[in-house]
Amino acid sequence: MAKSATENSAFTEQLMEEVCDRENLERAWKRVKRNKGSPGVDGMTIDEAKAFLRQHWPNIRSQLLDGNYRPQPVKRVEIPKPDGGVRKLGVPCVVDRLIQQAVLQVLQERWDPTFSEHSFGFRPGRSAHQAVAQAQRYVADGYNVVVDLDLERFFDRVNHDILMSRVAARIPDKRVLKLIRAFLNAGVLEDGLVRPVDEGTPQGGPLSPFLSNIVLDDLDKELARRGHRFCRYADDCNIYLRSHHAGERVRASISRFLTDKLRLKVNEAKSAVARPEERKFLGFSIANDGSQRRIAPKALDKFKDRIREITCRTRGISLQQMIADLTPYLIGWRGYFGFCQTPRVLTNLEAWIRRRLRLYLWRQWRNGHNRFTELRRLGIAKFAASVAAGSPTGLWRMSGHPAVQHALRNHVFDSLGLPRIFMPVLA
DNA sequence: CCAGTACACAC
RNA sequence: AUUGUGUGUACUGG
Repeated sequence: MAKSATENSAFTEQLMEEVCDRENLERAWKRVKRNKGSPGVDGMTIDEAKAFLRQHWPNIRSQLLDGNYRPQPVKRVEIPKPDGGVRKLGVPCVVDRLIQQAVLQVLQERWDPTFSEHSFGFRPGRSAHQAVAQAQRYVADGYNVVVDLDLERFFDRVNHDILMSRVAARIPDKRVLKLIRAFLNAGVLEDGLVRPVDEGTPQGGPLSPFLSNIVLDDLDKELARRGHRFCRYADDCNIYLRSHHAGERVRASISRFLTDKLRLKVNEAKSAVARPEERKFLGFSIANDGSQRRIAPKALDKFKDRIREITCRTRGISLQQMIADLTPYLIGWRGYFGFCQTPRVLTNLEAWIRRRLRLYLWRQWRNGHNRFTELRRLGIAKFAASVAAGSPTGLWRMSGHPAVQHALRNHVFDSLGLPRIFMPVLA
C-alpha cells in the first residue's frame, strides 16, 4: 500500500522526458513570456527567442534527452536594495529560463507537497499572510518569545554539493541531475569574461527559489524533530518559544546546525531573540499577547514616504492626475496590509482624498453651463441658489445628498474621464 | 477559465 | 541607460 503511494509520487528515470513534454513546455513558455523579462548574455529577446526555438528546439531537445545540454552563463545585473545595498541578480538567457521553468514545473508538482507545513516562501498556494497568521497563532498560544534567524546572502551561499545530494536522493534521472548541476556551474559574465562559480544559486533563475527550499527543508525537518513552533519564509525563519532563556539556547544550537550541516552562515547582526512586538516578519509585527498583528513601523514609514512623494508634487499636476497616481497604490497596499487592522493614517488619508475629490468635482460642475437646469430638474432649489451665490457652505451641506451625488456621477464624473475605480472614493 | 494593470513580500 | 525570479492580493477586460 505504502509502496504504491510512493510509486505514484516518486520521480522516475524518465523525468527528462516529462520535462520535454509538449504540454509542459508550452506552459513554461507562457510563463517566461508573461514575465516580459529582458535578454540574457546572448542578447536574445523573448520575441527573438520564439523564432530561434522554432528552428533549433529539436536540437536542444535532443541535447537535453542525451544529458549534455550546456546552459549559457548568467548576466550580472545589479539593482539597489531598499536598505541602500545592491542586489546582484544573475539573469539567465531566455532559452535557459524556459528550460529551468520546465524543470521547475515537473519537480515542484511532486516535491512541494513533501515540504514542511511551516514553510511558506516560494510555494504554490502559500502566502506571506498565511505565515504571519500562523506566527500570530503561536504567540497567542503563549509562545511569545521569537528567535528571528537571518541567513547571510542566502542564495549566494547555497552549497552545491549539499544541494545536489538532496536532489539526487530523490531524482533517479541522471540527465536531470547533470542539468541542474550545469545550471549551478554555468558561471557569470562580468566585465566581458565568464567567472566560474562554486557556490550559490543565481538570483533570477526560475529554479533558484525552489532549490533554496530544498536546502532549507533540512532545517524545517530538524526544527520539527525538536518539536519547535516555527514559520519560515525563504531564509527568514522565526521560532516561537515560551522563554527568553530557551530562545538563546535554541538560537545557538540552530546556528550551529546551519553551519555544520548546511554550511550556511547566520547573520548575527540581523538575527535576534526578542519579544514579537520588537521584530518585524514580512512587513508585520505581532502584539506580545498575540491578540493582533500590526503593520511594522518600518513598513508604515515607507508607506508615508511614498504618499508624500505622490502628493507633494501636486503643484505640477492636476488633482485628477494625482488621484489617478494615488489610487492604484492605495488599492495594492491595502491588498497586502489590509490583512491586519486598518491603521488610522490610511482612514484619514482616504477621507482627505474624498474631500479633495468632491471639492474638485464641485468646482468643475459649478463652472458647467447646465448646472442650474439640472439642479432645477432634480428639484433642489435651495442648493441651486447656493450654487448661484457661489457659497461653499452649500457644498458641505448638500454634497452628501443622494440627488447631488447622482448628478455628480452622471454629469461630471464621466465627463472628466475618471475611471470607474474612483466611484467608492466619491461615495 | 483565459488575457491585461497595479501593489505587497521574499531572494 | 540597465531591472531577474517566485508567491499572494486587488482591479479591468473577454
